[in-house]
Amino acid sequence: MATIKDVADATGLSRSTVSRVINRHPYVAKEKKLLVEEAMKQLGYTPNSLAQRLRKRKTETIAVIVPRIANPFFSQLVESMEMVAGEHNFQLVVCQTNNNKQRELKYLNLIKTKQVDGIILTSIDNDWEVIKEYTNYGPIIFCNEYDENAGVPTVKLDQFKGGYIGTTHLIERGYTKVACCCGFFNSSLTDDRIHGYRTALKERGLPFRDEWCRTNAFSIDDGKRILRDLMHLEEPPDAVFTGSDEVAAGMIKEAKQLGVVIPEEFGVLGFDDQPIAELMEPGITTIHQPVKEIGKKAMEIMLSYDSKPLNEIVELPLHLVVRGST
Amino acid sequence: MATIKDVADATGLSRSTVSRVINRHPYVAKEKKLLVEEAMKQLGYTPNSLAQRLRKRKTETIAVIVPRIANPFFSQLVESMEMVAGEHNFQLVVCQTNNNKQRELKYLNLIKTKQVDGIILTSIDNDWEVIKEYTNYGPIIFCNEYDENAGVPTVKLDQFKGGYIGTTHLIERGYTKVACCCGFFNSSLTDDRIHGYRTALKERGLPFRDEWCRTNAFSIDDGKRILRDLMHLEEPPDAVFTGSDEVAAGMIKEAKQLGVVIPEEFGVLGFDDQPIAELMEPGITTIHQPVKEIGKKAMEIMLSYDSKPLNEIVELPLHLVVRGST
DNA sequence: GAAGGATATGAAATCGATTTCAAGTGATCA
DNA sequence: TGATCACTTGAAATCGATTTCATATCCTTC
Repeated sequence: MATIKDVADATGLSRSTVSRVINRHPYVAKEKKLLVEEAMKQLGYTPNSLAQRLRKRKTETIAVIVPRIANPFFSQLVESMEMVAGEHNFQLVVCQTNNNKQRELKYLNLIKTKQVDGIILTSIDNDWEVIKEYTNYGPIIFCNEYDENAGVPTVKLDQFKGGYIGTTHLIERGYTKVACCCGFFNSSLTDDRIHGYRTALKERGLPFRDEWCRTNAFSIDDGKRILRDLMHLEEPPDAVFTGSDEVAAGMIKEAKQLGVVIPEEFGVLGFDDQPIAELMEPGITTIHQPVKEIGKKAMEIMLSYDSKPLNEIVELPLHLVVRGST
Repeated sequence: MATIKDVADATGLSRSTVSRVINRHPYVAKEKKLLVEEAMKQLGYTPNSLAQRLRKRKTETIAVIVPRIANPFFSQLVESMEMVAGEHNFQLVVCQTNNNKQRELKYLNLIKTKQVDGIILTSIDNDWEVIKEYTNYGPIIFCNEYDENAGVPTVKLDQFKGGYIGTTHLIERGYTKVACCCGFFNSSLTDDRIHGYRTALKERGLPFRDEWCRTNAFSIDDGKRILRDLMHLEEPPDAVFTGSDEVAAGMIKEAKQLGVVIPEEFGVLGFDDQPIAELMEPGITTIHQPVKEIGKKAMEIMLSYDSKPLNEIVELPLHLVVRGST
């Protein structure tokens, strides 16, 4: 493989001059520039980016940490991030944690070892005190999940509002025993949603019951399993506010299996507004999250991050989409 | 940030010895080893991987090129690849082409510029003659999509069989006017599926019609649109073999909209066996592809690729899953 | 015509590691 | 006792680029 030295030798010029041509420095005589370009083509030369990165001290690579890329919400998030990154000739490294603290640490280490210029966290597994240490090595920003106390740039949605308007909608539809089935247990996002849920219940004078409030539900199968659980309670709920359309879809499927009629006997509310929400029968009433936009915005903030820690918190709007499941 | 020199200075040893400790060379006295480890901890030292990679001449990074990561098939593929890569402490760079030749070339260039150790192609946009040039710089392997003439390691499925058993199933269910709606136009995978489809038709003495055979369908919306098209033909088909469950789902949704009863008046066959196939009402009869396995296998081949171009072609099994849509 | 600035180029240092080579020590064995 | 071998260490070269600094030339401009 040809190196810059080969090009220099072939043209009789110095490595410096070749480097200047590569980096489009001014102050290179036009004829030498052409000479170098010709030689590069002749030799099939491409600069070794590892050497460039080592010297320039940047990698043009961003890591995005997700729980699971096959989860549609996160794959959409990554899609929009990759598009922005690609436009700026940045690479995107995907890191799956499976919500494992050790794996999250392993990936946070990418910034310490200078393998990436920045990290976008879409979920948070370790305590902030632990993650904080890594901010010394480069920009870390939140997208989707967040920690208010962290003081890092964040792109998020008003999850309290999500919980609130979703639950309020269920109540307005006439359901009185509203359950809640959210995602990660130890998360600001989940806490805020549940807070919104509880606030709506309280405002309407409806009871909150511990056994109606579940967390750690993510998949279709989780939805199925939890619906069965709920139905077998001594006092089963008559509606559920869920943390994702997958969980909602699983619940609807299982409800049909059990002969529970939706929405008449049981109301189901999703979250995200994934394609599946429209396809299900009945369609899933859900909270629309602008997934593409938050991914795009997060990457834009990352790429314009100029060592000036501006710590902005961007909150994008979400809204209710009513379909047949409520 | 501490460098290896700082550790050397702190311990009074040479950079060589520190490097030996880092790389677990034998022949380092136990007490010096402890001394170095202590100093590394003290200084919060982590080796700069860029420097390591430059010197060791490998990046421990693999690029996977997909059309779109948000497509569930590809996100599952990437998920399984990332898991295998992560176990071996390799990184995965995701590259989305949107089926754009230029973008594919841009990403193929990653191997030329030594930014990745290898590339897994899950779709193919440029001609093999063009891609071939890049195999000089490192391993390129196919996963899912393929080109028989290329002679590179390939993990694929028997797409001819997929087309054949799918179409045969439709015919056995009594449908006689079977349409076909596949993915990429210029692709061995699509060609093979269509070949299987046509072979099945021929064997049963059923007609093939150009206007029943569509390509470039990927999304739910494509499914909806094409179903409407097909229904408005002078002679509409009474069943369709599709290239993905998303397309099938879109068709089922649109059929309901048009008042076409599935499976009685129209049969729909999917491909992939995505979660949505089970969730739809009716469930989608589909060809199950072992997505996780092909991704896993492809990454395993990549990671065990020892400059010995063994060019194996791995073909994993696929099978029919009968549900309500046929 | 001297000073100052813009243009053009190359030698050498640098980024931060690994690797090669040479050399030293101490134990083992013929 | 001297040769061989295993172990241990460091100086210097190396990976392949960029950057700094020094130097040279050619215009302007006063």
